[in-house]
Amino acid sequence: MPKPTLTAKDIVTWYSKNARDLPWRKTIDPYKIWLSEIILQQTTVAQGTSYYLKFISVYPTLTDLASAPIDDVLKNWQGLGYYSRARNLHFSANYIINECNGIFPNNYIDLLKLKGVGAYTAAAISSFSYKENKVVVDGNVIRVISRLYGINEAVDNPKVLKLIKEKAQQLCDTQSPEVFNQAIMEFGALQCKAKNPNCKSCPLQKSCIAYKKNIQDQIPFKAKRIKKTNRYFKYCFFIIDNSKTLIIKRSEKDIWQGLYEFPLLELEALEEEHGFVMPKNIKIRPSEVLTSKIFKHQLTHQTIRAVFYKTYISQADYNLMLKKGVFNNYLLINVENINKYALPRLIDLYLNDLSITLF
DNA sequence: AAGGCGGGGGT
DNA sequence: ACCCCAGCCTT
Repeated sequence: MPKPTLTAKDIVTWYSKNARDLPWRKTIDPYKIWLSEIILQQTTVAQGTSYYLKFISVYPTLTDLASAPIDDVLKNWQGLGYYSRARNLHFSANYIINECNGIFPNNYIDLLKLKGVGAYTAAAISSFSYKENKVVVDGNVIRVISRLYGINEAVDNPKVLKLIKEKAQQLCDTQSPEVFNQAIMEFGALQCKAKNPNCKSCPLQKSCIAYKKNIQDQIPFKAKRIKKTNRYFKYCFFIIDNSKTLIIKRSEKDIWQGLYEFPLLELEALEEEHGFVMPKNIKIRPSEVLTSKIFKHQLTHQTIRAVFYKTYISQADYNLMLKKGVFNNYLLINVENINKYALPRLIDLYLNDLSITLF
């Protein structure tokens, strides 16, 4: 093992004094580590912790997760976002059960074969559970390394990222990887923060090139910026026979895949004069239509403006439409059961926003 | 190599 | 408003 560098040692020493007490640090069970890492992808500790505790409680073993219906997994994931993580989690659980004899992959290369596990997560699991010497490179590590070495080129350039990974691995090589990996991420999260880094009390002050040049707040630099598109949704919240409603599972390669929503009409714009429009031009005159406010829902790449039309439909009218095949792919459920289905945050917000009762 | 994928919180 | 958060998959 190479001689510990002062820098790597400083980070680990800092960690020993400043580490938070996080639940996934109390185990080396690869299944639980895996759960925590998938949950925490692009997610803050504050947001992800309750989900981690829920998942290890509801699905204490790999078998529990693999044998659960995907709809249940998505329901438990509801509100956390990036739902492909939950779908891949469930898929990979079954992959391990069926293709790996239920034995959790125990090295970086095999971990990478799991759907939803990339370079970061494979390094995390292999180091935390098996002490494999693979450095984790997440947003925290990119920030720490790029500042430490004064790398002011775009970190979203693969060549620059590769350099950062090499620098990080060199530091990791001099320490116990399972400790160093936790330490450098914690250091990035608490000390070398994105905004207002705490340079005044930083143990790396003397070796940090960004600090020396006073350019901490310009590093890491990203060249790309996200562009947002506007989308306009009209949802039909049918109350059929004073008790039931229609929902449908989203299946397209689009947002919220696998989640349920009301019948949807998507428009180029929300033009108020259109008012209530039945999907697919259904000719029916509901006795009453309650129009919601416009819900503005902000996603990373999309701004959605949605209006909900709550309409009352008789059983006879519903039967008529059903006979015409209008609602072939929709699910007729009791309104009171709607919260048993995984719903996008937008739908959930609408349902909880109703100051009036559901009926 | 680039684009798409949620939701919450900080500044 | 914009950025960031224990990233990854698809095209």
